Amino acid sequence: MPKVRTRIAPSPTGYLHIGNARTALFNFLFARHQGGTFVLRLEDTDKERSKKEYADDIFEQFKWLGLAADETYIQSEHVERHRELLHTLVSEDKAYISSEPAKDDPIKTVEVVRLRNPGRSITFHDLIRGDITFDTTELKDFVIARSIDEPLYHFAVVADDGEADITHVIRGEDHISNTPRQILIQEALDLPRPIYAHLPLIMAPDKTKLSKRKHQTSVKSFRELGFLPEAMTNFMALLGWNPGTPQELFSMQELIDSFSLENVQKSSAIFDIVKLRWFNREYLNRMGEDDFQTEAASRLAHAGIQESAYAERLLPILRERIEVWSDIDAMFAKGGELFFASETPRPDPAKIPWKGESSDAARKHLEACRAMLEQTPDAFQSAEALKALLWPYADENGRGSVLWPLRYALTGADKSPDPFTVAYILGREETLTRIGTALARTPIKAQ
RNA sequence: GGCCCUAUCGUCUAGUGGUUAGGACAGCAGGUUUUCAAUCUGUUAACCCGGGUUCGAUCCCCGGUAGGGUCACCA
Repeated sequence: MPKVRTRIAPSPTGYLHIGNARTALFNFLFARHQGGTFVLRLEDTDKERSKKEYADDIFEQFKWLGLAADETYIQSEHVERHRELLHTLVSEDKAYISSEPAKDDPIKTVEVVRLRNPGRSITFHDLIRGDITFDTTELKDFVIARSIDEPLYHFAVVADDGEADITHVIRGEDHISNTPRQILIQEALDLPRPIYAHLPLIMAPDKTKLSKRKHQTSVKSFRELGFLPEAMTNFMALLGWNPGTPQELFSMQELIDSFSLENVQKSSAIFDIVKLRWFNREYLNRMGEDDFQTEAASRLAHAGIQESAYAERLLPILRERIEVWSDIDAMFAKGGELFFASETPRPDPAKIPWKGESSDAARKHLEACRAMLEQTPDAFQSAEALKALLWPYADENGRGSVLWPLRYALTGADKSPDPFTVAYILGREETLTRIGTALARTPIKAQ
């Protein structure tokens, strides 16, 4: 049994796509599990559409995801080899040069290379789907090179896979119908047939193909939203594969250990970002305190929280409230539960009293709280201390009656953390100011 | 349209010729709670349809239906 060699062959015509990333992951996992080699080949022969920016992105995102290639090939560096192979095929009469009108300009004549198609029925074995049979006669003598110097995709793929001794071609299901024609080229080239495994496709929630236009598809964009690479790979691994056990959370090493192509699903899977978010939260929770704080601090700065003292006190509560880093932006935006930290609230006087209670009651409680807070500056050392200070009073006078007005006065929002936490974050000065403001806005009942 | 692939809760999936068809995410309800979040508990929800084969089919076979893929001088 030769050593396993798998490959991922993206073309730099766009940012790394989530589907490509998943295919790469499966190739990577399979190779690693088998102790084989994972090859990355950049298919950059389309000079019109290939861009360095995209090539850089592909390398960058694979690195981020932890999908290190053992060998890297740049297809354009092998054009010489392709040319030789093409000449050989023509000299052996397995292919021929055909003068015909150009597709784009019928007046012009081009000399394309066509394969002599024996027109047989081709059956190949797919590790995931079993035997698949195609009749290749309808393919006719298909074009394998735009000219003797410009090989087309199918030819280049076959030549390169042969050159790199690829043993397992693991790719998306969309290539099933490309396989027979590639086998035809392979046979003309006298190359061994690799083992094929066609993975189910990843679909959008509306069950349509993941498209760049309609959906978020680049790995880069998920990264920018603040998803963690571990969450991405864990989630993608479970899209179309299952470990055969109820386990859902996997480190990369655990994925490598338990991965097998036998447990790959035949039907396509929908990319459910809600579940991705759940995975991300799991990994966020597992993050070390220091790492979390460092990252959170920079995200806070990005969200525009200027007051650094706030920022420091906000960090701990972020931990239980976010699933992905970008949630921070929404929390500090208007309507978010931490909006009170980005802007001074303007509480609606009508909403200050606890449900069914009067403004007078609210005033009374707010004043009582203010008095306690003024007298006990030390309580602002922690949310717990603030709670210890105010709780007995709240408990005695009705928690809702006391705590709702307090919380609302401090935040002016329907949702927020509890008033002790809020007061702690704001600090003594700001807390008293906000209570004062709310009090000033609370109408006093006419005598 | 031709050819090819596929079909278990809303989603990711486990599973078996006889099961209360299991788990996870989401949902819902409740506990906790001043609101929100978190958390705990409980819970709704699926074998695409029609024929066979069989004592018995979600499972095996055939047909249909639906979804997807592919039919380039793109990759």
